[in-house]
Amino acid sequence: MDKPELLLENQLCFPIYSVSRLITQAYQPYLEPLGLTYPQYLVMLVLWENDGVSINHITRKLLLNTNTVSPLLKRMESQSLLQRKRSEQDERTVIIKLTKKGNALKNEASEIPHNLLAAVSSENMSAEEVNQLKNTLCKWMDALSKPKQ
Amino acid sequence: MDKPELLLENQLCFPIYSVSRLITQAYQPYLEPLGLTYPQYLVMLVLWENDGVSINHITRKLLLNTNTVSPLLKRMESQSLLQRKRSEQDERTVIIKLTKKGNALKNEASEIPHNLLAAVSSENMSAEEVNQLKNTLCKWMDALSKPKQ
DNA sequence: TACATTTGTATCGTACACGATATAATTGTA
DNA sequence: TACAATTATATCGTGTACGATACAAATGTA
Repeated sequence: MDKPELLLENQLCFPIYSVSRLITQAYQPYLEPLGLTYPQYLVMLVLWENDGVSINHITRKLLLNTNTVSPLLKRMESQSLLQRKRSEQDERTVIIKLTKKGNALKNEASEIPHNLLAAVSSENMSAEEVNQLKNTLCKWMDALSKPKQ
Repeated sequence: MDKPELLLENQLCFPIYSVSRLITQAYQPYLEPLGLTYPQYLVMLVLWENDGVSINHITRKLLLNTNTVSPLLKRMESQSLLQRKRSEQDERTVIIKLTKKGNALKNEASEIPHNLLAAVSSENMSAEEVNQLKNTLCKWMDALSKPKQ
């Protein structure tokens, strides 16, 4: 191999990409009983924290574009998890409100973070290491999501 | 908020998911001139390292399923990056071989890892920290990709 | 050697992601 | 106040991901 920098195992991005997918897969057994996909779960986290927000608010929180979130919310509305309604102050804005069903799911979901951490933790990874990983990733996420200059 | 464990900012998985997406986006300006998407680039990394392998080999390397890789390779074949041919020893197996064009792309790609690291690095992240992040993620990827017991 | 099992790919359906584009409502400005 | 620019959302097209299923080739076994 003449170009070691192109070896898969020398890439930083590949483990990130893979771990991200593998973790999403690890969520599945916990989310499937609630009828949620992983991106839908993220939307629910935003709404459980702050209900009655605009689509724009959700896209900013999740760093996703409107062309991802907009159809996502439509699917969730058709599952009676939430309702979409135009704002009266600003007719452009769509306000998302959880339904009773959507709110009730919060209790069922409360065990997920703990269960998932247990599921994806390995013996050779300390809580300290997990915590440091989270800090590094958050710092990086912030840097990457800031528009250049 | 009665359930702090459900706050978005308390999740470990969200930064992983976001950083993964943001990095894929960061690749785009470097991959677009080569006519590659990020997953296609990963396939090329595998093939540049080891040409003439089975589809199975690629799925194992990238931790992807055949139903993802199979159409991916078809799209790449239609771009004349590679050729698919049934093995003569085992008619079930499809052998992937790079074309001249696919091989030639390796030189054009050789600067990408370095450029990308520069693009996604922020001032407040040391090389040491990046290296540790990679190690932690690789360890985690290995643990997550191992079948349970 | 028949025949059940396994293996390697392919196909189908659904759900993201995201670039590009469209459109209506609002805001800024001459 | 007209009208250009901006903002909030929606739609379209393409490319992944992945569960479920199908199927032919190869392998294991009675």
